[in-house]
Amino acid sequence: MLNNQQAEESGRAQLDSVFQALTDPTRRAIIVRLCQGPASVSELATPFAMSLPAIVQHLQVLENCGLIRTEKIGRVRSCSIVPGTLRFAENWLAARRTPAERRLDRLEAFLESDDPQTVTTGQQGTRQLGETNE
Amino acid sequence: MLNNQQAEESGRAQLDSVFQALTDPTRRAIIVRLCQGPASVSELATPFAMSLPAIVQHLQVLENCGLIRTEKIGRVRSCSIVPGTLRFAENWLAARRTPAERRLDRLEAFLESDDPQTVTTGQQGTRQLGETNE
DNA sequence: CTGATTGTTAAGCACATACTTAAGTATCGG
DNA sequence: CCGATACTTAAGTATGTGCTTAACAATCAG
Repeated sequence: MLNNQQAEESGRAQLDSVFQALTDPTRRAIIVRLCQGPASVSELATPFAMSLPAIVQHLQVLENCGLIRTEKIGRVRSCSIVPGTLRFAENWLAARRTPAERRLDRLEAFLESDDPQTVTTGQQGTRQLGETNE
Repeated sequence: MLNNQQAEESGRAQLDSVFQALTDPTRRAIIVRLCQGPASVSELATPFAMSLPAIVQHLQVLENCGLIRTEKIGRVRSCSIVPGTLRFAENWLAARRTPAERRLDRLEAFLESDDPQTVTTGQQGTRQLGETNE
């Protein structure tokens, strides 16, 4: 089996595995859940009509590409996101923006920063384009 | 064959197919190329040690998920990106940011807009975190 | 018209992915 | 110690993915 800190693949290979991981709706839902804080394997499994081994396999995919980190304490394995890895994929996409899009982005960021609530609460006061969750 | 404006899948299914499409390094390289402007099928194929049908299959994947659009004129099929679809995936990732990350983003956008070169040239005057191309 | 270019269709193959069930192992509570 | 909890391991299966080759179709240039 692979060791857990092996996710130091170089560039292309990691992008492969991260996008691959995000392909699956179950895995994306797990990511969404973990963005709200750590959870155990069985906590993560409950929302899904799927066997526990299936969930564990999804978690292994997420861990192998560096999207999550897990730690076993006693008989419970606690899972949490590694935020930087999501940003890694996001930055690749951001680099594909057109110049016009880049200008619009800065405008949006400016408007967003105009609202102090957004900064302090951390919840989306301003809706993004596209969907924000599933 | 599927019609081209079919990519009106609802939310989850489109995210599936977009991330799925971005998994493959060949398809990502095609996207990178098309972000610099339209190209024909054989133009897109030349950099790769792969048969033409293989490239066409990749293009079909990209078109079916709405990442690119193609038009056949005479015997040449011209391919171009659909920028909004990349943004769709990017926005999903952006919605998974932590509050701290959101604050940092606005700071970056502010610093970026401080440099008029960046705005007019459209090339990255400021390097993003992570890699910007392959 | 003819032959070269540009792409298309179809069939098939090797390997990966997303599950399943069945049978473990390890910890904890009493 | 003993049974319940929380995973873990192994093996198997159905379907999907990324290619290949071979043969075909359509257009353009001379």
